[in-house]
Amino acid sequence: MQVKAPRGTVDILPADAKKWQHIERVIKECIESFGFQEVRIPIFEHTELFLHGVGQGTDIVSKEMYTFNDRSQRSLTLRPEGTASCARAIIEHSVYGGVLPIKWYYTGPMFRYDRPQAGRYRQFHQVGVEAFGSNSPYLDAEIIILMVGILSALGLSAYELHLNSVGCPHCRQSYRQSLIEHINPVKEALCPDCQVRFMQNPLRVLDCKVASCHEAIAGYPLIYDSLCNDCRDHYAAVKTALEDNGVAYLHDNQLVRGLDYYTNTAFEVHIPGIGAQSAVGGGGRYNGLVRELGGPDLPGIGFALGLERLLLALDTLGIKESAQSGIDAFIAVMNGKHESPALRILNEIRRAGIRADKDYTGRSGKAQMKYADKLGAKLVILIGDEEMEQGFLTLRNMENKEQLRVENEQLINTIKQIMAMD
RNA sequence: GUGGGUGUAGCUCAGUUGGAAGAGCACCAGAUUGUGGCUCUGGGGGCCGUGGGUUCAAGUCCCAUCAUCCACCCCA
Repeated sequence: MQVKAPRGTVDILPADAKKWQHIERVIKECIESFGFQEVRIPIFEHTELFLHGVGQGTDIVSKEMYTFNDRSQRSLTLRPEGTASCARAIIEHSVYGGVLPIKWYYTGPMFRYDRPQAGRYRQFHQVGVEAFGSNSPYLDAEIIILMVGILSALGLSAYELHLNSVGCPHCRQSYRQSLIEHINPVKEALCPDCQVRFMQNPLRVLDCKVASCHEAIAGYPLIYDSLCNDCRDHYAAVKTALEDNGVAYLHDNQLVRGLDYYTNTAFEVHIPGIGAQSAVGGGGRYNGLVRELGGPDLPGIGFALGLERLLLALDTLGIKESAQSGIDAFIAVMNGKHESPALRILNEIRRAGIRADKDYTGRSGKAQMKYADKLGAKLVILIGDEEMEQGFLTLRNMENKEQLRVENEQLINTIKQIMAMD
């Protein structure tokens, strides 16, 4: 019996879960303030969905999916991302027949079989935002503004926004051709990985970090120069809108999305200094996706943020949220024979909305005070012989050490009064 | 899938040319017989990742294996 979570998975213990709750709350507030609504999609889908919705040529599909057969021999896959499921749900429920654009967001675990390293896990968490049904460049800008707005709200203003356009299928086809013509004469000089990439998708060669590949393809054509007029206008409008809204970006010719239905705007946000996996979020326009999955010709754009990476960035950069924690009141039982009334009082004040706890290990009165302090209790309710005999309770304020005698019926009101003064 | 680093107490880590397993923090208790934070004192806690090998003797050297971290790759 191995007492260890599977490779690439982690337990989020209470101390960390607090941080998760914090960023999830901030992110959710930002997204909803932009008019997006939450959608909840399955953790697993038919494998087929990802074959078509992510693309067979991608690493995700070819070597990173958790695929299994269920007892009825259906091939299912733990979702490696969320966009395909959203598109599927929109088609399945004919959501495209209603008000457009459809503005959805989702959050939850994703699964990819990959070698774990800093900022990379096999089960990781994303918040994704998708907008379907509009091809307006201003929607592209809104999406990007939302993404960087979330980062700012979290205190992560030191980001780099990379931006590019990969064009539409038409201009990308001509770009692809000119790239092939440029690289083909020098393909022998490419690294083995790139030789393979070149055959599968020449655009991916541009991503290669091997220096010799860079040299070999020096002077390669830029996709920007191959954009058709519509795509060029679209990209220009996105950039202008970002500038008008004070969002700084870096035009990055090497930022490409290889899949056929990715179109026009592509973007990625990096936070330097958090390790090799510095991309905390990324996204783009995917006007071909819904149709590819058998739906109508519905354009779409979206992004996803990696929550582990956001937390890594917050930790690395030393950004802390104000730690409000602990409980309101602790019940100290000075004599074990009063346990039962103590439990009754504990649950009375809990029902009144007061966060409270007591000892269950038989600690001495003094040790219970220490324990109350560790739990961050603001008040301690003392229950001893004197209290029980005379029918009152002693309330100790842990901040100023003041103690007062309160009648049983006045306990809840008194606690609430003291708490309201903070 | 490829490369490198690291596995010793709950946590962070020392451990000399191979010679009786340690510190800090955390936990529990006492100093204070019904009262927290600071201080002092004491205590519980270890298959030294696992399996083999070398040796009179292995936490230490060698091999294997597993785990983990970092990087390549890919992406969030």
